[in-house]
Amino acid sequence: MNERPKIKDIAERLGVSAATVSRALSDSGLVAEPTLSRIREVAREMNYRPNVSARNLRTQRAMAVLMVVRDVGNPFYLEILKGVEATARAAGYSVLMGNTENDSDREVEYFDMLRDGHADGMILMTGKLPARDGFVDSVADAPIVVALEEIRDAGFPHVMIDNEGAARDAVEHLIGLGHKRIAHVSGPVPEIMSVSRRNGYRAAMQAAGLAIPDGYEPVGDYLLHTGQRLCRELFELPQPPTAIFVANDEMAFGVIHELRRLGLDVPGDVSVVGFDDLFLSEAFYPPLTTVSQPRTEIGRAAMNMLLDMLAGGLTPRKPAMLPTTLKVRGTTAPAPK
Amino acid sequence: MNERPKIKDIAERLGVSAATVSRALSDSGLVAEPTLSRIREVAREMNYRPNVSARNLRTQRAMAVLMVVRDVGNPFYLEILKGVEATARAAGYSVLMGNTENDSDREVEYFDMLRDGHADGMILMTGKLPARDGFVDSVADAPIVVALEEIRDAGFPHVMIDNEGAARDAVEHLIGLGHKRIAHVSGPVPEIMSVSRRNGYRAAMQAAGLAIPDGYEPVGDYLLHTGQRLCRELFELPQPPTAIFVANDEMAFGVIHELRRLGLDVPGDVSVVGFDDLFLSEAFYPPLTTVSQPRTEIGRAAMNMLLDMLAGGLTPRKPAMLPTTLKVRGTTAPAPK
DNA sequence: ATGAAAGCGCTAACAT
DNA sequence: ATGTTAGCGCTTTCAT
Repeated sequence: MNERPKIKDIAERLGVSAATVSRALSDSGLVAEPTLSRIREVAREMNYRPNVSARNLRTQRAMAVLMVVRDVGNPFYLEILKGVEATARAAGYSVLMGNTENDSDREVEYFDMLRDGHADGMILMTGKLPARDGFVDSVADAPIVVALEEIRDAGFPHVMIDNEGAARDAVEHLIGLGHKRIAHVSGPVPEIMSVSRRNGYRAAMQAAGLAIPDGYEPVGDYLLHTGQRLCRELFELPQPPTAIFVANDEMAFGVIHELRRLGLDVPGDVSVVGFDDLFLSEAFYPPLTTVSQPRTEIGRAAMNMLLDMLAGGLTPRKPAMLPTTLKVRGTTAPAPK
Repeated sequence: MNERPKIKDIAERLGVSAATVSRALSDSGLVAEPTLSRIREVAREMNYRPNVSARNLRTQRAMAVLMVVRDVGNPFYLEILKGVEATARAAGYSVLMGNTENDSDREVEYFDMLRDGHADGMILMTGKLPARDGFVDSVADAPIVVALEEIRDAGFPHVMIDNEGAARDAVEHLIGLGHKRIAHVSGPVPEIMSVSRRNGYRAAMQAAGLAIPDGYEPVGDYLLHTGQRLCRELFELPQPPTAIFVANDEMAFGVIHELRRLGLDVPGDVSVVGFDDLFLSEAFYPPLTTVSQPRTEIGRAAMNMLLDMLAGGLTPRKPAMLPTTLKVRGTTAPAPK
């Protein structure tokens, strides 16, 4: 790790110029054959690696992109990361992870990383932009792709799933099982993803002529223990539900955990549907009925879009919509009684 | 996002030199008061951010560290990441994540990132070094801290838990419940972490005078579906176990899932103990009895050690040992019959 | 096909 | 207290 040979070292050792070495090492096709091979050989032998700071400074690019999520702790993002990473690596880019924890300051920090040259572009998976005067304008033409979530009026290209449609399908599945009293544990409104899933729930309920009593739409934050708490509150209502559509699997785990503590059987007494299909959702007991998203594909699509933008392509006008699947497993059953 | 003002722009606008601006912005205490405030004000107004490539090139530091794990997909690492990140940020460092997937090429790649200046130091959480001639020597004096795992003979400082002791405690808990036929689903041997946990298992068994029949120590890889498969194999043995100590929670989930498919009750028929205490382990059904590690603390300790090394401190000779706790929950019960 | 030279934006000697 | 200058390691004109 001691000696960090530089281009000059290689050049001197071979009696050529630094420029020639640089050209040889970058496959420019401008270096003739006797020299070319010798340079490459010596470079390998000396274990040469170009200094990224110098290169980035010179080329004005970092060959890196930033993927910003609200919580790296959520395993849901990891499959997406893999899709992003595979696509990025193939194009010579590396991927940096950003974690906002829903903190506006940290969000700003990642935008700053773009400006200060840490990364060339960004894949945003947070539901909002930092709320600052003029912020939207200041980033409007940056190479940014929004995935999963939706940020309106900023003109960014989107990779999404049909949250509303998927939610409706999930709730219709419950309705098809004869449930009438169906509650919805939502994500944080007014973020669009949460609102869309809730709209899907409402649409299905309305289409079936079912009422949504007061207290049937508690608002959560996608975290396990919140699911637990909101479930408890649902069962303090005069008319508790017989089925619950939860906005993500992590909260669904909390809901089911709490139902068990309340002595209720899943799916005998209460049916539960989640959203995400985590790698644990099937091994969970009972295996969770949930909406599966093509995560790797979402990552790939977002990164490809970003690569297009980085290559100077136009920003796609209409969002890419990827399909979801309802996985019916063990947490849903016909309505009791 | 368009205009990226540089130091020169600020300098010209105020009629001072670039050096003064640089000094003012870096809190060097070398700039007098009328100038100081005006520079800062203009910098903020122009939304100035220093170009990291230029700065890193000049200072020969990236102010970034690399945290390399075998699988970002494992939620276990995320708590550690938070500890690392918090400590790093407080010291002005950012954290890059590396994911090896047990792939030797990717391991090498991350070491290369150190050499090419992407990062100044590294926290390694993979159980081995790339197997190449002279590799150990070539990285011997790099600022590297090994956490969780153990890499012998390379001289790196370590942050660890007492894997062997914790494993022994876990198995003694099972023995205390009257179990005699106790199997162990291990991690990948011969990696030291896996071997240590297995040694703890063996020590406890031997101390209690219990035999370890053929086939009672299947070797896994910490992945869910492997736990499932190995569990199936255990129950094809002539004398299946009544208790299983699994080397991590993720495989334990797979084991329990498979037990259920085999029609066996947990913990009525078979007791299971895991290792890690994932955020889902308590919400799992039955709530998983497992060994809990101080994850955030591990991250903090590792990063602090790395910061010391980066600041020119000596590499600590003896490893930091952090305490574990056995969380007895719902997957262990007295031996049947 | 190769070399010479300039310069990316910043910081740190070295002046003054 | 501030300015001048050089240079980090690389790529890329512009010459030859």
